[in-house]
Amino acid sequence: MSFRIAFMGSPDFALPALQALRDIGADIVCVYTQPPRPAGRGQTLRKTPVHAAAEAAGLPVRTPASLKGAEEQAAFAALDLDLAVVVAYGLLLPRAILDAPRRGCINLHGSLLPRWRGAAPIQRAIMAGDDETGVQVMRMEAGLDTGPILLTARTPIEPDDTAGSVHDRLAALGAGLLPEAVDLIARDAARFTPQAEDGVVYAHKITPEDARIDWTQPARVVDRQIRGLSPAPGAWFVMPGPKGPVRCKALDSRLGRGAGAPGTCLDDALLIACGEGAVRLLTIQREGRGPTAAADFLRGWPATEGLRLG
RNA sequence: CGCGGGAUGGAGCAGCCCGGUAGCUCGUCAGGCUCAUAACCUGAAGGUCGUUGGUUCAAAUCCAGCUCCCGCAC
Repeated sequence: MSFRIAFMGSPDFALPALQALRDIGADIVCVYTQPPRPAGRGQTLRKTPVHAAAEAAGLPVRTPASLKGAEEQAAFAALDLDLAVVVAYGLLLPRAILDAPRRGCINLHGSLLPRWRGAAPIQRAIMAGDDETGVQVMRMEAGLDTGPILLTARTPIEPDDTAGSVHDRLAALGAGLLPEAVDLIARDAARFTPQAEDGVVYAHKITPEDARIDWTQPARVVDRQIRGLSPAPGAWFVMPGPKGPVRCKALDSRLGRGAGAPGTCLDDALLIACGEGAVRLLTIQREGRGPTAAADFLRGWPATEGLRLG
């Protein structure tokens, strides 16, 4: 008895999930991912990570720009699916798609719903100072991340966590949930629980504005912003230098002790005064260079006590 | 061809515009000082200056191609 599955995903976050399905020998009939687009430096055409992984695994790949057209919907229906597993696909799934697989579509989402529905749940959870987050398998509905929950894995957010570390942890945890989810659904033993009506919060996409550090904010806010936006897109500020101001990203930080005019270096080791308290910058990346540990950065860039950051 | 920055001993940087014996802060190794030390002092090792070619008496430095890395925008 074959249980026909389509996998729909795009970024790195979806990779462990795809691999988990392959590991249990799932019958992955087709992989859907976002089409290659001119992206990044040089505007070259780039395949998504899922696209590359699926090809390497010899899986059929489809990259429609939209699933709203009747033609695409017919092609999807023709796959004769039992289930679609969606992980950060990035395309809206119309009713016709949601209803096509016999057992519907399930989604892996990186938050504890209904908190942080939407685009950037991991970053938003860290920036908000949540002490816990998680990943959930849910049934997809027409609404944005509104469907009932099947499985949940939780993980604490530690003071040294970054969006990157939590991202990797959740991707792995989520992948770990899939075998059970698929098994339950295949056996028709899945019991979905509706999301709570209270506590709905939306995780809006990160804007360039979100990434600019405002030193007048309390240190805890700045610290969360730095870790929540690391490694990408990276919270940034302006560092005065010998040849003029340079844009710098802060990729890791910890809360520190100290007070002073916001943006001022309180010592020779990147302890920066905020509106309330201070943060110590641990990893810096200046324009054109790679990420650098604070100690190394300071060897070539004298950011001494009293320096004023913008 | 979207705009821009970078590649210099193990690390992080300066030097390049105005060609002429490779420097700084560290690290490493040896020795010294010290009750002791991540402190201090002395000395040493370690670089074909990303790669290829060009200009020149002479190129890290000027010119062209190539490779890799990164910031913005997307």
